[in-house]
Amino acid sequence: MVSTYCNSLAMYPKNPCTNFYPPNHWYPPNYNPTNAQLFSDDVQPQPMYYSHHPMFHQSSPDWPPHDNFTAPQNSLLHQSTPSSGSGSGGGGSGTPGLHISHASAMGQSSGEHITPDGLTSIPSPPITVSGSEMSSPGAPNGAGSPHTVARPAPVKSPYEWMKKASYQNQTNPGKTRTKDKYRVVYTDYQRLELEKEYHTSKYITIRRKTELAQSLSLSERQVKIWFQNRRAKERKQTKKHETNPSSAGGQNHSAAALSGMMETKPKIESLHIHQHPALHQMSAMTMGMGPMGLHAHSLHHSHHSHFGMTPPPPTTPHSIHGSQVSQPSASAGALI
DNA sequence: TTGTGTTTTACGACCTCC
DNA sequence: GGAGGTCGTAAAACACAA
Repeated sequence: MVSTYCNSLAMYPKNPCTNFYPPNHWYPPNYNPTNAQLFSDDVQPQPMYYSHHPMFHQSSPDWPPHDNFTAPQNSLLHQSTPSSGSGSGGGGSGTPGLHISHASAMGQSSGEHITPDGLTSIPSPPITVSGSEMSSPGAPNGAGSPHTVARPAPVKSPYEWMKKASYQNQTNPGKTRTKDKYRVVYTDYQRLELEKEYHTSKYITIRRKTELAQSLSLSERQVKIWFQNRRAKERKQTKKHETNPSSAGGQNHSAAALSGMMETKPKIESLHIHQHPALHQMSAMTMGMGPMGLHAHSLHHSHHSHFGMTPPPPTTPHSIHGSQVSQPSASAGALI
């Protein structure tokens, strides 16, 4: 019924990404480690990039898309590890002074939630609203006060959004349309992970959806909807570019095109590859990932056996119902 | 500070597939 | 019938110019 948002949103319940930011990480030329004031004083700033994902892969021709790139690390660490448990708001506030170590921020190998207090908490189960599989918003759910976070100073980096307090320190990101809050705002980490997955495949498998939902403290429905919206966004952008080719230079974004996109829409999603999922995977291979790269990506996902598969044409979006795959017309079952 | 435009979650309607 | 797809849309969250 109506939701009692227990959204613990302790953000990283069991994030399996112990290898999230490997030692041989890469970061943009302009990356400024001093920006890591969010780290504990005794913790060395750790660049946090996906070395194994096309989107964050050093070898990716499209990455970095911008010179004045600013490391997203802040956001990732500053992730307002939402108020712990049931939004109790652990202090409710956006945990402005939160300092968490790299390990606790990203690795969470222990599988525990780290609250702003440094305590661990158990993720609350998804809740239902109006009988539907409603969200257990992954976003931080604070003491119930609406956003009180002041907006950060204007920023220019395409990736500044990732570290904006407004995205991270939401004391009470809200709820759903059906309830007292219209929608939540996903945290940087959630969005980053979703984007990462999206760049792996535009159509998430059932298994991955489940895993992602768990690791991000989102409901499967939320993950599904996010992917739907993400695809819609891409279609919209593609359409936009088609109608106004001069602004983007076609379907396949060149670095320049991406750069241009970044200026107007400084978000990582702009890095998406306008290609069919199948082609996308191929491009991933050609972008230096290859099967091994993909495998690497699966290090923290432990499976992704579908990586080697050829994704189906998008024209028949459902062919795999029985096969636990939500990819369009995947050759049944092969993609799990 | 405010007004306005854009982006982000979330949903309903409708469709196809199994 | 149920699942997930697209499409269109609502409204919160956000960015930014004035």
